[in-house]
Amino acid sequence: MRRDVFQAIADPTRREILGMIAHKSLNVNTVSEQFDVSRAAIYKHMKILTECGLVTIKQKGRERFCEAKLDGLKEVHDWVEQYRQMWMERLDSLENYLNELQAKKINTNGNK
Amino acid sequence: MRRDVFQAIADPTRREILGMIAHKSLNVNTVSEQFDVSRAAIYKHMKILTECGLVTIKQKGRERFCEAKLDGLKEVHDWVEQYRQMWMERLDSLENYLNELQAKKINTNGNK
DNA sequence: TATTTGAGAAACCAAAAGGTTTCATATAGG
DNA sequence: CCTATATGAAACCTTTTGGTTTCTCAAATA
Repeated sequence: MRRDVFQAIADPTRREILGMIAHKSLNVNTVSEQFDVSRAAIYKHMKILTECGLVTIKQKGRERFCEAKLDGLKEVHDWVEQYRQMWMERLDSLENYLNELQAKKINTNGNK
Repeated sequence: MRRDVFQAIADPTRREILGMIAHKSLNVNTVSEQFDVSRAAIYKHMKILTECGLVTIKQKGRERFCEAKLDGLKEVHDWVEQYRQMWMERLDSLENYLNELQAKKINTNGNK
């Protein structure tokens, strides 16, 4: 199944899983012990994460280590980035407005 | 209902809606005409977008203009950003590796 | 005024999501 | 060899999601 990264990170549990294995690969059991849902549930989340390329699995004996492939987040980054300019401008113009207010106030005080 | 920005942008239709009104506010009907689903469906998407603060509505006569509030995406930006360093490093080290290979190759050629 | 037009809301539906329990299987270790 | 452990997978369930149709209502306009 073709999975979507946006949909994959929509679930808070999956975002937590990513954070958990971002620095260090862990096997499925170790990850699932950190949550209060069943191992099967975490396994399903992990499957979704692998299906969209955010996680890869490396077999080691009977264990399978889950490794985060965070460059898959680039797609999200790029999508958000195209709008960042716009919200920054909004914030900038608010800041300018406040600065102008401040300048006017100082002016007024100076005229006292 | 408390809505989550991550969940809001998980749906491709909602991402398209945001792109559509990012530069110019549009009323619900105009937006829904761009899609081949019903107005009611688009209205529901719009509701989700307003519930998480990504869109605000401005009434004008009988029309209601939907305005994108893109700074709501900051939450997503920040979450992704914390991992960007890591995937960049991975790419960097790949680049270094390729550079080293290249250097070695030149060396070998020089020794011919 | 009669009739379009833009919207909100409700009732209903099928599919997907997120979870559970249970069973099967392969590897590690005593 | 027997048992504990790590995992995959199936069957099942409930809630959420994304969609539809239909009805109502208020503003615009012929």
